[in-house]
Amino acid sequence: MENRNHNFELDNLDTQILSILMEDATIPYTEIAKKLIVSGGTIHVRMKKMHDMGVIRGANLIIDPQKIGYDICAFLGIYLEKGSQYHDAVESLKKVKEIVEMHYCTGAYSIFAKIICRDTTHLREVLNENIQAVKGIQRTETFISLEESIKRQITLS
Amino acid sequence: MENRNHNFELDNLDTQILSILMEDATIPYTEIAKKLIVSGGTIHVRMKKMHDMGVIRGANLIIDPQKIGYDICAFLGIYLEKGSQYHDAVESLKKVKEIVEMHYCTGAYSIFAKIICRDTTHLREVLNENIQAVKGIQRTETFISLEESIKRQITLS
DNA sequence: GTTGAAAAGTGCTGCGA
DNA sequence: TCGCAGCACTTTTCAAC
Repeated sequence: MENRNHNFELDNLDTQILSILMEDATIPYTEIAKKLIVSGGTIHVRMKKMHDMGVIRGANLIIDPQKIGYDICAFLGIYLEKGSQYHDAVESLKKVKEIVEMHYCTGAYSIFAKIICRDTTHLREVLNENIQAVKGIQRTETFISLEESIKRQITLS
Repeated sequence: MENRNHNFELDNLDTQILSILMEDATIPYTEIAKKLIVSGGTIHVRMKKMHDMGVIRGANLIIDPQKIGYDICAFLGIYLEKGSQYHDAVESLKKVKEIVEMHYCTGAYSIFAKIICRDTTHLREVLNENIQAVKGIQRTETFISLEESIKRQITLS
């Protein structure tokens, strides 16, 4: 595997450590060290460096929303009356806990959001009471996910 | 905090453990045990149970894609010629490593995908060569993210 | 199911090359 | 700068409640 040099501050070893840990963050340093034929201390130093650089932001549990009673996943295309209302709208939408991801986008919609709800009743409540009530939001379009066919991280080459 | 009973198999203690770990998966069991005033062993048993139940799927490193040279995040609305081509299209699209999330959705688009690329050149390559070449895909609409304003997990009440 | 402590394994730090 | 070895900490296990 050659060094593709995505970033001049990351070398081949860093990239390989990331690749392994991105697939499963529970793999211990000692095992990574064995795989890459370096010492555990070296893995530790590299990980600290990448933390300090901000490449690694932390760790997340992967949980299955359906298993805890959140059955509906949907995407929202949100139209704003004026683009200038973006910042105020974002501040209001941050308070809506059901929104798990939000982007300011090019194209037809100003704002693109991913939302997770318990059921259709819950979704309707959130849409009507928490989202369409936000000042500056003209209308929304809802795309309900019937199946999540891919969910993964980018692969480092 | 009362038991909302999202799922009859998860009790209050399980939910509280999840809440803590979903914010930061690096917090040690011993510290969670102190917070919730139970023993470390209990945390361990509950975590094992939730793993076995499939509630917890694993752990992920949170990395900053921009810091490793992936500057572009975009959403794709994909139109299929016929809905019946969904399964074949998905299989082809799974091979496109730049796609990190994909959903089969209601609404205008059959398939909704999130894609991460190095730069606009890379994005154009992937769109032209890997995605629009897939059999059954009629056309695509691209929404490029200019700012990710929210990225979080659902909060357990 | 929970506890508390012992055993096993991991992560961290300083010294040496 | 990297690797090795010892120490501190965490996870895991298990008998007893």
